[in-house]
Amino acid sequence: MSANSRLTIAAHALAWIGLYQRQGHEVATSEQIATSANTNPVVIRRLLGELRRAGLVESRRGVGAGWSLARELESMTLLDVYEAVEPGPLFAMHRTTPDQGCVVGHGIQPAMQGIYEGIEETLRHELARVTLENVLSDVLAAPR
Amino acid sequence: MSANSRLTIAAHALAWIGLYQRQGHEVATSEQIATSANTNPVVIRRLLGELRRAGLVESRRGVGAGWSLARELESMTLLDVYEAVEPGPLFAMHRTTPDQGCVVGHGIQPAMQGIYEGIEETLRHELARVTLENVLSDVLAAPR
DNA sequence: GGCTGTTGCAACCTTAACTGTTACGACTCT
DNA sequence: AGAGTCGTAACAGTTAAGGTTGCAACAGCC
Repeated sequence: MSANSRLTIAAHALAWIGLYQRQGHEVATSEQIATSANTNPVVIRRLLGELRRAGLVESRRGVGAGWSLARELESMTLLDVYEAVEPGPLFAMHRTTPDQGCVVGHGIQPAMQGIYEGIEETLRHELARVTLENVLSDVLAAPR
Repeated sequence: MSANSRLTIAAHALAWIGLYQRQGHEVATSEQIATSANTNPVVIRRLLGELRRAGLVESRRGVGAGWSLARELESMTLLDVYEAVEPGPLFAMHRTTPDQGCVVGHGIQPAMQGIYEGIEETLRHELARVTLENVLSDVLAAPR
C-alpha cells in the first residue's frame, strides 16, 4: 500500500508545537518543525495549512509569526488529524467500471463498498481512541 | 490515501473463479476474469500469481489451462487476500530520519510505531471476519 | 511431431500521488 | 522602511500501480 507518511508528519508537528508551547513559547515556525522532522519547511506549511482548515492549529503572519495550537492536545485525536490530511477512502474500487453484463462485475462494487465501509468505521474508531496528548506522552517516554 | 484497488480486484477474481467452478467448469482463464473486471489479462495474472504464492489458487498450463481455487471460498478471508497482495504497512514513518537531537524527533518513531501496530492489528482482525464466501453472497445479493 | 491456447515473465510507458525545492508576494511587527 | 514568516504557485524527482506488448514455456490434441 501507499507508504503514506502524512499522518506521521502531522502528528510530529502537533506534538512539537504542543511541547514548545509548554516550554513557554508563543508560536513555532515551520523552519523549526522542519528541522526536527528533517524535511522542508514548505512541506510543513502545506500540512499545517490543512490542519488549520480543520481547526486544529492557527497561524500568525508578519514578524514574530508562526504556528500555535487551536485546541488542547487532549482534545485532538488521530482521527481529527487523519481526516484533515487523508482525503480518500482506504481501499479503492476498480479504476474502470467492471462488466455490468457479468453477475460478478455487476455485484462486486456494492458488495465491497459495504464491507469497506464497515472496516473503515472500525479504523476511525481506533484512530479516535488516541489523542495527541497520548502521542506526546509516548514520545517523551521513549528511552534516550 | 493511496487509492489501492488491488484488494478489490483480487476479491473480484476469486469470486469469479468460485462462481464459475460452481457452474461446473474446471478452470477459469485470466482472459475471462479480465473481461469481467474490465482490465488487462496480465494484470489479473500478476495478481493471481501472488494469490498462488499464498496458497489460495492454483494454475494449470498448456491446453485447457487456467486458474482454480486451492481452497473453498468459506476458508478464505479478506485478510488472507490482503496479506497476499499488500506488502507494506498501512502508515509509513518519515522518509528521512528525524533529528535525533530533538526530543520529539527522537521519540516520535517508537511512539507512532506502537500506535500503528495496534491499529493495524485491529484492521487485520476486521479483515479476517469476512470470508470470500461472504463476498460472493453479497455479490449475488445485489439488485439487478 | 506440429498446432494451439494459456500461463509466466520481462520490459516499457503512462498516470497519479507525494515529497522536495525554489521563488516570490502578502502580511505584520519594530 | 526593514525584516521575518506565512501562503502559495510552479516544477522536478521518486515511487507505486496499472496498462500494454512480446515471447518463451508448457501441455493437451490432432
